[in-house]
Amino acid sequence: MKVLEPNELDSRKMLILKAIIDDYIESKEPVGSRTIAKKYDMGLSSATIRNEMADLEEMGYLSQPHTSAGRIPSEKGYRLYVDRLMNLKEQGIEPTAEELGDIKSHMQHKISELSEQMRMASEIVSRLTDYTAIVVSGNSRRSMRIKALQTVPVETGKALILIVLDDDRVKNSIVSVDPSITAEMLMRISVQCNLLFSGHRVEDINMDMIDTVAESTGVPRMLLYPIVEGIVECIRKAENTEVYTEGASRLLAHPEFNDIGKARNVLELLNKEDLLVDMIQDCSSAGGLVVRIGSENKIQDLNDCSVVTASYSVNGVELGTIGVLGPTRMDYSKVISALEYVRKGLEEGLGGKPKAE
Amino acid sequence: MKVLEPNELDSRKMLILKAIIDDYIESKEPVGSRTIAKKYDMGLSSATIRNEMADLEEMGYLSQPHTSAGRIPSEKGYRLYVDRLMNLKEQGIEPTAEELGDIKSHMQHKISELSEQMRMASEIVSRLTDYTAIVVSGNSRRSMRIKALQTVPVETGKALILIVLDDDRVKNSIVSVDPSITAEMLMRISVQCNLLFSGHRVEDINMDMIDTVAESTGVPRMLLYPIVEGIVECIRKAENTEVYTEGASRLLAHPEFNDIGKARNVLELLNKEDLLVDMIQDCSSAGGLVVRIGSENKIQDLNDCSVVTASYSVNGVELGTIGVLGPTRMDYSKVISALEYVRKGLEEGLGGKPKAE
DNA sequence: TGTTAGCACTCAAACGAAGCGAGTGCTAAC
DNA sequence: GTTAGCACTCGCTTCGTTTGAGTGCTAACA
Repeated sequence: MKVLEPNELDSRKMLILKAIIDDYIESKEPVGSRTIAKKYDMGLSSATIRNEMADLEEMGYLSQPHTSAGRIPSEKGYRLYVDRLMNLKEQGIEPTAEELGDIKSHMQHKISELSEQMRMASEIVSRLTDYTAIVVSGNSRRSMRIKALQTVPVETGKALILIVLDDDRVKNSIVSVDPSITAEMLMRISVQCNLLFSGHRVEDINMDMIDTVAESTGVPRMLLYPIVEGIVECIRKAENTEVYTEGASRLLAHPEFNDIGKARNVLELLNKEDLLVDMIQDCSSAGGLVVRIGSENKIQDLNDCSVVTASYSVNGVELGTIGVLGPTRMDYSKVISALEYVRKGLEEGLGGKPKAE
Repeated sequence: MKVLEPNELDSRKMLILKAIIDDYIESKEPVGSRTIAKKYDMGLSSATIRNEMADLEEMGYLSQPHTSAGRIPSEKGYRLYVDRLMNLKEQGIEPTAEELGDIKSHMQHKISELSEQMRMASEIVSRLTDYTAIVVSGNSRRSMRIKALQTVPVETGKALILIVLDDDRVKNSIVSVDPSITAEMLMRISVQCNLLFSGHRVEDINMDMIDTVAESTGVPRMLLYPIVEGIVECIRKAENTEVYTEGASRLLAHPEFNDIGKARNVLELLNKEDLLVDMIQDCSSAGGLVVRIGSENKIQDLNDCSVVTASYSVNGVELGTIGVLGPTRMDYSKVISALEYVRKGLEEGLGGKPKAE
């Protein structure tokens, strides 16, 4: 595939291409020369436009579903459109007053939970855009610090292990312990663990520390093992990136999914969490806001779809990514604006202190 | 609508009705008299069957999509089928060895979490039946006991409230507290709370108890309020029934959802958690295993669907419900067997001690 | 040389008639 | 009561026709 050279296209061709894509995104129908000549009066006749369209097709920016139909953008066309042609919608994308209230009230809620907020955000994005939102929260690559670690007696033979991470996520697991472990012993273990582990990174935990706990609490090492297991389990849960999909059924409203087979493929894909995580993280690693058009995506079943992702960071730490999945003919401008909008909201909400815009 | 009288139908009509429904469930096509005469040789000619079919139609058990087509069961027909005609499949429904391993390994996992197990079970049910599974876990009507309640210092001005319930569910919330509250104070509060609340029912908690905590710890009552708020929040979370849907896309494989509009209606419905909870709980209140056929369901959009639900109890306490959603023409026998199967598994797993079969 | 009017051509989609065939109801005979 | 036979119904498929949006090309024009 040839790399785009800036002056390959004169400005008139650009203008026409933009008009075609704009129209196609709106009308969902192949665009003919007459439509462009009439609707976007650029002082040219349909015949001229026709010639230009033929050129654009030859250059690979457009294609024809069949001879006697209008033109539709190719992937290359969309790419150029996204990179250089489209104008970002600044207005009309703002959520309704009601939705705004929703967000605000959620954000101001004292109890801040990352995954809850991401969920909330994804719902807004999906509703604003009418496409499906995919949320991946958590970031297995960053190293987490432990804020607090406690062991809590539940009943004889059962203990709860609890970890609070530096992003205020809480993970816990219940383990069976030797019945000889009393509530009082657990309390001591708890104090020691807290003292020893708080402020440390997850990967700093090692067997020596366990030994220290055993010594200082007087609890036999053997009996501590289930507790260590519980800690490991908590960490595993914390490392697990969570995926969540919102508004899958919205996709069915778009004509490109009228084919039930295609619809099914995509919907089934949305259940495959590992694939989704891969896909989204693949994008997010490339930077802030990424647009993947059609086959730019590695997943075969998404060849007729585009994905736009935005990553969220607070204090330089990437906490999650929200992606929007829609047909290749999506309203890129709307999607990007919506994502930017909730990103701002999320980052302010999560950061705690609202920044000046 | 006339109520079914047991001897309204002679046994031959019953046999024919059963054959028709069996065939329809399998073939997904209207069933003609010739098919029945040939496939299920009951020593009758197609003409005779035709007469009987005409009778059955008149009685409301069958209907014709159009004059020159075969018959399909009506809701009344399905009802009779489910109640008295169908034979439960005992074989062929058992999960594959692989799936069995899956279940076992999950069930034996020491760390037992209700919602995780229900999720697992729902996936199995959905896979076995090829329909959508709906899980509602938690039961707002039963009164929960608190096994443990703790407050954990997280950092200055932040505390974690933690509740362990009698079914081993763990709920927590992080609240902002007055910075003057030290970790040491929180520990004391924790001990007192645990002492005071453990073993009590959620609804037993009252302001007097808070006062007691304030007195015995010497922490001003005012400063305890955020903590109370956290407790309330935990309880709210615990009372929230959780809903979860598995395998929604499987529905699309069935011909009755070839119509994209219908498919969309149902898929959208699956996002409406409150409606789902209502529906499932409405069934589960009626007893163990419930079949709702077509319009027996209150939800309009599900008029072409049936729902089969099974509730799970341990020690007489209802913990959750799994439902299967499919087209009215679902394989009821298969669905019921599958639900029974995982119910057994779940109840054994949750009860702790495996019972003899 | 670029633009435009005009015209022949293409082809998917919409429409309609014809034929097929699965299935029925009815009648008459067994 | 059962069955064979037959006329009839009606949705589906097939196939030819028409329609119309849209094109490419050519020739004339500025």
